[in-house]
Amino acid sequence: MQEPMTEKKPTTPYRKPRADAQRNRERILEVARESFARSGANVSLDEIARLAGVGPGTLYRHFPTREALLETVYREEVERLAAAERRFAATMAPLDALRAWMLLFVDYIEAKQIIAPALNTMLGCSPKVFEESGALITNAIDSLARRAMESGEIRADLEPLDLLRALVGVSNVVSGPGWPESARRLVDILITGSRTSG
Amino acid sequence: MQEPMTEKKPTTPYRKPRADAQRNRERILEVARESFARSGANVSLDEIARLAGVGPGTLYRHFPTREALLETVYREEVERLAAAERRFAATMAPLDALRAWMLLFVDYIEAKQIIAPALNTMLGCSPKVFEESGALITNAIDSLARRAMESGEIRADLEPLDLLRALVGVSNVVSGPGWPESARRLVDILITGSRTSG
DNA sequence: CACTTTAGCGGAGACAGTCTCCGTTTTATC
DNA sequence: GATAAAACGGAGACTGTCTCCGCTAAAGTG
Repeated sequence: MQEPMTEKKPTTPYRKPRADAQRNRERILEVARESFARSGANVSLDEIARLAGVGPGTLYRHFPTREALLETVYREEVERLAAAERRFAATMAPLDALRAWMLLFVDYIEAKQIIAPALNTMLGCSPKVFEESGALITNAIDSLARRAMESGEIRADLEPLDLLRALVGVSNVVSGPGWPESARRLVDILITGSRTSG
Repeated sequence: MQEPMTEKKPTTPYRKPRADAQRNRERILEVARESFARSGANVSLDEIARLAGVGPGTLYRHFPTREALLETVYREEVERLAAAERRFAATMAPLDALRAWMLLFVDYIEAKQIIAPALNTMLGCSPKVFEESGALITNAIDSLARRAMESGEIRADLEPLDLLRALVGVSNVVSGPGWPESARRLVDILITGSRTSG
């Protein structure tokens, strides 16, 4: 039933994505990053939309849930953490790699304090949400810990994710300036306590 | 300027607290306990008021904030934890006492899953709120840890509260039935990692 | 028991945040 | 330019928080 080939391709009848959509999406992300950093993860989404100069409907079309927005805002940092895992695993001894990565994790939380609630939600919410970013982090700690287990350096019965949850728990309260030391000490404790020999 | 003493006492002109106030307070607590346990710490307060058969105003007069209500609901358990601290400190070696208390803490979270968000808020919120309950928990872990430090069994540089925060962090996600084991393992890791000798 | 006093009640309603629906506008493509 | 589809945006429904204040009923008094 096809007509002569003067028409466009019948397959993939897609058109180029609209320019204004792309622009709005980026303005929203920009404002959201700033707002989350300034006022925490609970700022009003309508407010973000207003600051971005779009209607609420537009924001919700691009990011159906608060989690989706959070995830996108922090995707970049999460991907960097995932990349670090690959780097560490390739160049360091298992236990050192695990420790280094956990310390890097602390650094990230310290630098952009706001990543903590996001991660908290990522690790805490129903697994359906945050599939993408959550999986990146999960896989990272998982493969680092597994490698250390297989090499016999840490006990085989621990749940890798728990190490991370412990860190996130501590970072939940980004209180005084003494926090970073606290967190780094905790990494030390967790690593030491995870070793096999004892 | 006082008139002759035929009047009631000028000092402490207090009257007996009203019976209905006490009754309402208890009905609210009862419903709140149940609601928090069933649907988490974010249930609507107006809804709790409705279920308790009182107006929103009454609920808010008795408990000005959600935190105040949460605190009162869980005060009993918190006090039991504080009592356990005294008992353990009196009868066990420092390190054992610390471990035992942390395991008890896990048990409490396991039994009444809902205590976790409450504690999370208690430890996480501004220190002003939760003064009472928060201090009970803080003091408990603090004195247990300090005793173990002074006896030289655990490293002197750790922040006692961080141990607790780590536990709360892990308990944030009360996911599968495998959770309790996870948490107990974490206690083990934390204790082992906190010891001095290494 | 009648009477006064006032603690306590409770609901109407102001306010804020979430999220959706749908008429209008803008864009890509022809 | 004409057309169709994609995207916009804001009015508004809905839900939850919290307060104000006129009224109710319990406690105190003789």
